Amino acid sequence: MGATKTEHFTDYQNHIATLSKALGHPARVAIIEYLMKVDTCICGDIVNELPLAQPTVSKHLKELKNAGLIKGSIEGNSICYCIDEKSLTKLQDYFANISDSLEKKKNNCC
Amino acid sequence: MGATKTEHFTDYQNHIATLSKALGHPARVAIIEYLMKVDTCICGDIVNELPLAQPTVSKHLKELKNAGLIKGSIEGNSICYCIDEKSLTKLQDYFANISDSLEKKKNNCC
DNA sequence: AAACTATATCGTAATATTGCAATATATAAA
DNA sequence: TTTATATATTGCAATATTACGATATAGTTT
Repeated sequence: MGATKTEHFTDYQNHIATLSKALGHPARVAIIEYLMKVDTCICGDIVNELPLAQPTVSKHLKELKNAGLIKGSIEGNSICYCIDEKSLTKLQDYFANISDSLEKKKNNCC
Repeated sequence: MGATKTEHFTDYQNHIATLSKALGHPARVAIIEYLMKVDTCICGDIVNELPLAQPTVSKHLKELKNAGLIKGSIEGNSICYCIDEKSLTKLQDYFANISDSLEKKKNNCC
């Protein structure tokens, strides 16, 4: 065992889990924050921003990209990473729906 | 290695990461969905709902509880788990802020 | 008390994640 | 073409996660 049994869950559940998991590491949260902060997305700076070695940052970037949270495009010598709005909108919608439902329910059973 | 270097990141970054990580598994997304759906939170049902063994579900519930996403209280023989609104509101705020900022930026650099 | 029910914990195996040094690749500058 | 710069990949060690059978715990019922 040890492998997640994705086949037993819906595509939507797996997708939300994938997006959430990608944000399940402070370094990756920090990367998103940094990409939000800077106007230009000159992105070799990310390595300098983070307290981690270059290969480690590269791997975190790859995971964010695989999950669809960021996009990357070659910009001459370096690479321009930036936030992929679609995925973040999806997450926002997901939590907004939950909050709405909770508001209506006012479930104070615990 | 292998352990996340939480000490290098801010409390806020670590907190968002912890909450996201807790949702980073489809079974835990399914649990949240189920808790949203049912009115009463009679919760032994969760085990029957999920395609996983009882000890596995119990562990997922524990992780959601540790992250602060759900609460549990003893209800006679069984246990009543339900959603902890505070944490979900926090996540909603986080993504709402990001979406707002993206809206303003219209960053189409990639 | 004994049997039943609901949930948690332990132990263990399989797999995944985190992190970095070393190295590869690819473009830019000299 | 050589050198420098930027990023990715490989390989490996340490640790974490996932999953479940077996077992423990705790309340309920008989």
